[in-house]
Amino acid sequence: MDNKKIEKISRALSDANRIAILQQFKKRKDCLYCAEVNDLLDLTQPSVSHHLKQLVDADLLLSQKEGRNLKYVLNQQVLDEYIACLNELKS
Amino acid sequence: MDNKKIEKISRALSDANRIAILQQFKKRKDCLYCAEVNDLLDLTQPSVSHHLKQLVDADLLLSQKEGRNLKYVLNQQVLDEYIACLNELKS
DNA sequence: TAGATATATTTAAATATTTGAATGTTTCGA
DNA sequence: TCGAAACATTCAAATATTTAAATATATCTA
Repeated sequence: MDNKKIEKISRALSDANRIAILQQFKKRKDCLYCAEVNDLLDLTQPSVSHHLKQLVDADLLLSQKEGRNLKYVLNQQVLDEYIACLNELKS
Repeated sequence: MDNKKIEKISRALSDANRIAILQQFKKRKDCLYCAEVNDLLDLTQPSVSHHLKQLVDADLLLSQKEGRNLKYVLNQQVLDEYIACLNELKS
């Protein structure tokens, strides 16, 4: 994982709404639907869409279309790679 | 570690210059002097000062004054706590 | 003590991010 | 097929971040 990627993932994680989204996976279940995220956050639908896009663009979330709905799952592999890079910082 | 703190640390990590600073600790030694960071980055002194402040404010770096100089060390404990929070995201 | 060195702060400009209104696209169901 | 539902995109406004010039502060040294 190069520095550009570390930067992008860090930026995706640097917002309270996006952190809240990621934490829902642990609380609820292994996947989240777009509509559930809209209910979770106190934001309009376009804003939520924007935040989800940041997480998907950083590869922290994987999305899968199910008819009109959109299902998200946490990309544990990318999260692990990011964590590994942070561990590398330690001497 | 609360979400505000996770947000702040993530934001501190979301910049190429600041990532480069943190990586120098691994490359060189256990501490870095402010002047060395100024040499490392292709930025003016006030800009470097700003980036170092972001890292210190996020508690990722600890600073210690030595006369006119300023010595920085990596705060491994905070880094570990942050990593632990990221691991918690995994279900 | 005066001047130099190391770092911080203030200020302003450029750029990026966040947000929501309006609107677009896709898909479902009647 | 038509209207509704789910989600995305565009656009503009508000806010935040990054950067450097100018300047300030603290400390060392001659």
